[in-house]
Amino acid sequence: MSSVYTETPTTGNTTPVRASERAYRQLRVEILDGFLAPGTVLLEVEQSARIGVSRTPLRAAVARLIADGLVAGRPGRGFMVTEMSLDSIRELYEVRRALEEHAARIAAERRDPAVFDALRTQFLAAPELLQHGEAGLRRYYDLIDEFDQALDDAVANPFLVGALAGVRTHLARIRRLARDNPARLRAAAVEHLLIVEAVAAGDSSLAAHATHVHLNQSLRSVLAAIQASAAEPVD
Amino acid sequence: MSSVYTETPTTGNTTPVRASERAYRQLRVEILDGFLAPGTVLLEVEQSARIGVSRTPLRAAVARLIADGLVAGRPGRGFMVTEMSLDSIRELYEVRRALEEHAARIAAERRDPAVFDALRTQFLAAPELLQHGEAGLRRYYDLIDEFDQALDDAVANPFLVGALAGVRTHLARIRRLARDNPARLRAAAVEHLLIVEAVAAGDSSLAAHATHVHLNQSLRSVLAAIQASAAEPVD
DNA sequence: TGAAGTTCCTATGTATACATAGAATTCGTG
DNA sequence: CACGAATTCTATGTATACATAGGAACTTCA
Repeated sequence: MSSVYTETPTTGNTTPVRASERAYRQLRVEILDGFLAPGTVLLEVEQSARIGVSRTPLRAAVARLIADGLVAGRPGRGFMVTEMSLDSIRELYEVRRALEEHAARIAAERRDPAVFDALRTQFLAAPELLQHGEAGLRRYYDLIDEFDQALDDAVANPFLVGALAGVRTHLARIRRLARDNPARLRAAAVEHLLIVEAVAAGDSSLAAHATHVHLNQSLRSVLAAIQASAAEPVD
Repeated sequence: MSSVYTETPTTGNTTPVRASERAYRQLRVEILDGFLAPGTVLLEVEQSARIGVSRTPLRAAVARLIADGLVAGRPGRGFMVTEMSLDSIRELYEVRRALEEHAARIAAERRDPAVFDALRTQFLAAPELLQHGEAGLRRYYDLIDEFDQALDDAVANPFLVGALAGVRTHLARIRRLARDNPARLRAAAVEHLLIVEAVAAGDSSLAAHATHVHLNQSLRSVLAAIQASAAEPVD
């Protein structure tokens, strides 16, 4: 979303980040990171005390989380971090397919070729990157973020970008739920490369189809990983 | 305070509709109806006094409207009902195409044939319905709502349904902006009929393509109507 | 008369006090 | 011992009081 009060690193300016904004960001990160596990009950007094804001801004934060679909409110019995069932993951991917295929198609029509040529170079190096442990993994995910950002810039459609952002929010939780395995990540890098090349070439049809294939593979991998980890004892 | 327990004349059941919910619904309807025109500035004190709730629930209501995209917040200078430019309408239809085509495709796969057979009968009668003035028009729009509902039920995907609901929210404003003309409505009824038949027959590809065609025609009509009304003096 | 500084006002952000409903617990009775 | 009702407790919903920032207008100086 929009950071109204962006940093200000140069000046020692005390940034008056709104309390509701702080609470929202913290809770959101904690939910996405899994620190607040699905099913966790959030109590206003409890959370406001923990985060260090009053109940009013905390309520605003929770309201935004509910709008995001990360939290569900019960009548009089507190709020709860939403669960991510296998079914809901399938449902999410159904929407994701619709939006990302369309986005890829549009991006191929409107893209700045230079941007996606640069991305192509990076994705070519991605498989090698993935052999450098944790740091390489983080750099890989940064590359994915860069790709998403380039796509958003290319489609230049606030409604579509917003809808995609909503999907990606839940995706972050899923990604954490199903720890990617190296083989899958290497395959994903190749799939991304194909998408990037199609977009760079302005081939909207190929971009859409490559995205379809990628998401199909991604969903299969995610579902398999979750079912496997559910069968194993928790680490 | 005063009328927290409004209505409930029939049953003795006292429904304590939350003040924030009342404020949200009222503001939402007023925005969609155009009573609160685009560009209107909403002041907390002003609106809370007008609607008859305190500032706190009104803030919650406005926050939800912002999440809906119906209201935009400025730093310290009040909130504003968002404008609907021609560009934003095109952008909205871009997302709408992605979602509704996908929804039509899925609905054709999962539908209950009986439901869409019944809708087919109603859409067959729609052109005749449209010759009965204001009442017929209202019944036609009710039919559209029924169709949307049937589609939602068929796709059975909360994420997709939610995304569609967001799109339809803005669509209601656009529909009001560009008053449909009878010729267009009759054409739209035929287009809907084709979609309904495709879904009823389980022909997902045809359902998607028919939806694409329908939305293309719809957008053309909307843009033309708005440009025409912009050229004319306001009534 | 114009421009700049200052002051005041307004609108939101936050905290807290109060109301209320629902659930759980406890006490009483059969 | 079990069942039920009442009470208490807790958590949210609402209202209001207060803090603060940003803008507009007024005044003053050149």
